[in-house]
Amino acid sequence: MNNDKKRLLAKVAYLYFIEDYTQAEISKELNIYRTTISRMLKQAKDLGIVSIKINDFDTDLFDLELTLKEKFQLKNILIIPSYPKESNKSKDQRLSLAAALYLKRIIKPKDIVGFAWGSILVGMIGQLQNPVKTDATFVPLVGGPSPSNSQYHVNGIVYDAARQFGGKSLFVDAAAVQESKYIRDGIINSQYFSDIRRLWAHLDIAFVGIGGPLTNSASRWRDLLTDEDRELLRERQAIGDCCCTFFDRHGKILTGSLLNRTIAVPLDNLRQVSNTVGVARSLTKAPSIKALLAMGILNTLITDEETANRILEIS
Amino acid sequence: MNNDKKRLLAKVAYLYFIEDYTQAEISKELNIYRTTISRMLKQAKDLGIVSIKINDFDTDLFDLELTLKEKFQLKNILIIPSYPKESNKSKDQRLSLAAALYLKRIIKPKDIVGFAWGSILVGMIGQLQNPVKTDATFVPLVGGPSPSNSQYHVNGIVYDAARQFGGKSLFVDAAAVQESKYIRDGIINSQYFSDIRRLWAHLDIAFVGIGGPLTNSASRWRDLLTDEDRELLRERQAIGDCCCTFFDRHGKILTGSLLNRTIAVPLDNLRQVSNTVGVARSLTKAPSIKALLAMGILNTLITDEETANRILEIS
DNA sequence: TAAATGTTGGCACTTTTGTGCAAAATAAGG
DNA sequence: CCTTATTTTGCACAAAAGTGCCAACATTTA
Repeated sequence: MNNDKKRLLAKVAYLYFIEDYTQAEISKELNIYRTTISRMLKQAKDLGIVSIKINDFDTDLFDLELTLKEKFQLKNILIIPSYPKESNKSKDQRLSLAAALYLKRIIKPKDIVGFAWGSILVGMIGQLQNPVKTDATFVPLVGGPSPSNSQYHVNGIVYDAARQFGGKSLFVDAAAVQESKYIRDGIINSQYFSDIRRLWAHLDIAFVGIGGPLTNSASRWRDLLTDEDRELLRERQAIGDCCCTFFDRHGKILTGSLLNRTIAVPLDNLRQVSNTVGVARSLTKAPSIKALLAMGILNTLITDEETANRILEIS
Repeated sequence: MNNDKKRLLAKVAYLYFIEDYTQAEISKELNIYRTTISRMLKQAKDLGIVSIKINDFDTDLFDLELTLKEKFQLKNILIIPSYPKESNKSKDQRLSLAAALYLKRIIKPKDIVGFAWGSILVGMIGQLQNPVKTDATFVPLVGGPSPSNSQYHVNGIVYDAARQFGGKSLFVDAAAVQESKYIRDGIINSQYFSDIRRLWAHLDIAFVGIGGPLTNSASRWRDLLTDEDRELLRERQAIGDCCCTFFDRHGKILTGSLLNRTIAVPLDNLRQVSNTVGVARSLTKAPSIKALLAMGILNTLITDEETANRILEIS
């Protein structure tokens, strides 16, 4: 490749990219056949004579999305940037907002949308603004919290969602964890619960939070757990939960007494849902998130940069 | 323009320009209508989110070409870069090469090609390599130099050109300046000269050098001038010559005794030629070149950067 | 100088992009 | 909550760009 040739390529590239000539115009101007111009432009790109830079674009973030999407076979992923020295509250807020926008974007008129518990999900509902009016149905995916936390009741989430999106919502009249398998089964099989069960089988969208380890948890529903429950979870090395269902680091669901007493959509159900969206962030939750991703239950993840990086590190 | 929006534009631009997605693919990936993607890309360019740089391309040089081309209504222009500290010999050589390549590019099988005198033109012939074989006719545009400079005879140029391009050449058997108008007219009207005169009327291409001021001239033909000629030229403020025809700074051709004794194509003839190519460089010649350009006789200029800049400065 | 190798021209045809316009959706104010 | 801008969608159509192919040409190499 001699120098004159290179200069010619550069000239063509200049006319095309900077002066916005069409290839036909360049062809005419330089008396070179148009298709040759097309090929020259390709060559100029290949040779690095043309360098295109995208400003305001965090390539790392995008690569992170691609990598995680690939690694965990996700259908969608959304990673919001992390800014240094930002408070957790603010980080959570931005994550909620991102989740809210995402829901607004994917919801369709007659969708059946399930919500589980999670502080991000609560925050998310507060950030929906001017959502499209739909005829969607909003349904809880888990039972409620203990009576002392009633202001964070999952019913509140679906109710607000329905109010804002204009559809209808179903309530769940039971706490997430019951005293015995017998009662749990009774509720689940009861007449009034059958609507919810049916909807669980036909979910279009499911939004779930992800709970971190037991130890450093500020969870609003885990006060439902008995001391024996906690003991058992420790013993079996529970690493986190989703929809009140605990699992260990290997993505093994911890079955047993607790799960039998729990009112929640079975995680396996979520595999059939076309949009199963996990929303969570924080370094302490990263292992839980990773384990859950590995289970292949979610097909969409919404998190932030630092969390995503951590997930990748420990994978 | 909020930040999220900007990030989206950047993402689209990234996928398009860096990852070579088509707009349709991006549209599918992001669930945004294709035409919107097209518009987003335009916006991203407008906002400077996409910045495209052409390496190895001297924008100044190109602008210089455009400006001069415009200013002097040229059909074509070729400005080669000037490198600092390069010797004049080397600069001349590069210019000759550029001119040679240019001729190779524009010559057509049956063209009639005229050559005038000029060191660059001599150098140019030496740098033709593997030219296309043509059936062209090469003809001198001026008479020869004085007998003492016979190795630089214009006949040599056309002869070599014909040898290399494979066509035929005509010789001129007279010096450029004769002793009297009477002799000049006699030669021009002679039988053997009629071929040349006819070709002069049907030139397809004319390559001419441009001579600078009398004072600092190393010209190889000006020894034909008499003292009176020189005196007159000084008096009438000759600024340079082309095809042995002198003109002043205003582009006025200096008629009179000298011109009447000169054997050369009339400059006005060159206006009809579809490619009248002037090849010259150097700061001292800039005023001559400028004056000649202003006359509108050339339609193509081949020069170098420093000369072009000077021409522009004094315009 | 002849054969081999690479480049451009020329053409038909496909794919990709750009654009104008009206309808629908979204955002912004009052 | 309703009204009014501003965007986005959706579509049809026009313009521009890309591709495969082959022949002509040019450049290297043997």
